[in-house]
Amino acid sequence: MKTDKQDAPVNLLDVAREAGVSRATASLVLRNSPLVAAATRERVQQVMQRLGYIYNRGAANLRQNRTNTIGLVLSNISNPFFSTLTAGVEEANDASEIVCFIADSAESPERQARQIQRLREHNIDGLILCPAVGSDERVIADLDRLGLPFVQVLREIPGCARDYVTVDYAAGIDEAMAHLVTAGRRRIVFIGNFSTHSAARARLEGFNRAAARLGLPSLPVIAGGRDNRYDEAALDEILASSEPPEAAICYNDIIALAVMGHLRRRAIGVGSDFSVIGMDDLSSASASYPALTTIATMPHRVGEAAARLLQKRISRPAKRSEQLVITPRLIVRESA
Amino acid sequence: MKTDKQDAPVNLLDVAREAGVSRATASLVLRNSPLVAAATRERVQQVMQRLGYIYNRGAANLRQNRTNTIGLVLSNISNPFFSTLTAGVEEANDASEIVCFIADSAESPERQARQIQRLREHNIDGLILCPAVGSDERVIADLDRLGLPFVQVLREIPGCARDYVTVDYAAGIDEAMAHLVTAGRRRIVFIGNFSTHSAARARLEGFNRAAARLGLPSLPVIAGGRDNRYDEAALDEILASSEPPEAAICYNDIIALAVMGHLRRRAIGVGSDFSVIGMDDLSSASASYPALTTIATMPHRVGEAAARLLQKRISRPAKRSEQLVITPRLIVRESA
DNA sequence: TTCCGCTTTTGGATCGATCTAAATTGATAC
DNA sequence: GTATCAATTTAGATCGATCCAAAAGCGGAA
Repeated sequence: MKTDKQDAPVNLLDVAREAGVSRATASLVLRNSPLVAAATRERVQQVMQRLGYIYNRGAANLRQNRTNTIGLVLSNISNPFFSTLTAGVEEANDASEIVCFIADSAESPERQARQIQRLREHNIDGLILCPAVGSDERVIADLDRLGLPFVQVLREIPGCARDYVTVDYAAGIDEAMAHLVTAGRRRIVFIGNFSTHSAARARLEGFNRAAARLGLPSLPVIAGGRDNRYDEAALDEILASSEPPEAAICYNDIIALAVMGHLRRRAIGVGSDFSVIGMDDLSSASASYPALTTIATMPHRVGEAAARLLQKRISRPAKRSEQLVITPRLIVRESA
Repeated sequence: MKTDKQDAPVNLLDVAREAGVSRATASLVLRNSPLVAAATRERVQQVMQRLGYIYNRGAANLRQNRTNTIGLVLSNISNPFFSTLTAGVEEANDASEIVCFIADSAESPERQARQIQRLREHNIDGLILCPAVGSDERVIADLDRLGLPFVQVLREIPGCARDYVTVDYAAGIDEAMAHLVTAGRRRIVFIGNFSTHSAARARLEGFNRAAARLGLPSLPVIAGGRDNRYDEAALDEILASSEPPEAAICYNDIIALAVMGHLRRRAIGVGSDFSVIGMDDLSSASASYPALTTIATMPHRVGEAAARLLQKRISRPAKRSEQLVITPRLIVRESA
């Protein structure tokens, strides 16, 4: 009776002995090899059950070159957008028996480097990375040197052309702008993000191109700050100008909700006098008042796609790199 | 020149050979042992640097009985509350060089069991668990059988008296009720959650006790549904009754925001005619209109505390179990 | 020179699985 | 009775670190 608590964990050799086979055979049973005879398999499995055997994947990993673990390094895990993305990754992983380390770079390239190093020591098979603001090609060079497969999500380190899952922000903004113009709005401002990572750039460029194509007057961009703040003074200034804007497209929903509050305090009717469109479709967007019209960027789907792409990359390290672009959708509610 | 790409990763033996010492000495350098002479340490470290050596923690783990990994199994990772909690766990871990597996039980005890089993195979040192609805003492029994240290967060499997970090919901609700009564509200309803886990029970009981103590009339509880829905029809019914409520305390902010929308559609002035108080203080609470008064449950702090408690438990498996209770704080805004 | 004690270094076993190549078994054919 | 062949099983090396007990180096005292 070796079903003790923990003094001596049951290992494969114990199982083999008890079942009267060799360690090698027991190992084959573990891996569902077709080599073992049905009767033997049955017997070994019963012994495993009886002894309460627990597979030690760590030991197996030492011998194989896969661990069935991946890393997910995000720039800010407390952002609801990223948590939904994480849930998507999780879902894809759960199906393939992969577990996921999570790490938060908190937008610090140094911390990000530390996290990646640490994960690497744990022999992750691959990495899903949303690069911290300020990351440069050295990150990619490091990953290459380590031979670590990776997929970038949402943001891309410029000029590296690797596996990448993103959202077609420009298309979403096009749709939003078209919607606003149809509703008769022409003076539209963009309220931005503090940084210049690829996602921020794509949104702003998408905005500028759409404005140009639609022949809209060009207004100054309202700058954003850290932690989803924006330049309130600049917004006030432009609102007080002789030709104030009639609508805003915001970098994301968090900013859009704040902008709505700001307009309300200035007694500007959101939805009537002024339209506001956000981006992401967080759950709080539908619960706001007025309910926020927003560009749904479907983080769950992004996460799933990234996890699957990473799995492909891991199994075929030499395959051509792939860029997946999720098409967002405008969700029209009351704010525009 | 062994600085190749990946064909043959550099291991400790390579380093030792190159530095002209034994594998054992190199290992001591790795662990900063005071046994090695300063000159030797220096030399070995330089060789490690030069060869681009990467520590293989997996190999070390096989020999030691620690992996410096923990598991975090949550009931719903896309909930912003839990993502902030995760950030707290991360922060405490980062400081102690621990990495964290994340898993989402999605409120399914079966899936939860599978996740725990999987993490166990990866030899995690411990587990932070927010038990899925419907989990029973078998989960605890399993963990005990595996000798796996764990800490429960926010919810507790009844009658197990183990390490546990939670929030004093009753105290928060007391404060909220006192605030309402001071403002002259007496007919207060509770709008609940669908389930009966310990956190849901604590909130409801806290509400009932406070109502009794303050001598308030007792109104029927509005039931909640899955995914933070609630029984809208029941709310309408009670609003239409002869003595309608003047305030609501909601299970959480997500429900509170939805309730505010509902009241608005019924032309009931939130903050003026009717007070609404939520719980958690999600970032969307301050951005809502009217800004939501809420009981801040400080998930970041809960996460940090849980991670630290787990570390204590891991280093001293036999120590007395500890229950940590975070005291919430009422954040008064416009909705009440 | 020998011996002691201290600091530093080391060989070899070990953790628990997988991998490889070879051995065993049993059935069938000659 | 022996050879052939496929289906099963196995011994032993291996992954890359840590642990232990023992060895080596070395300065000073007897």
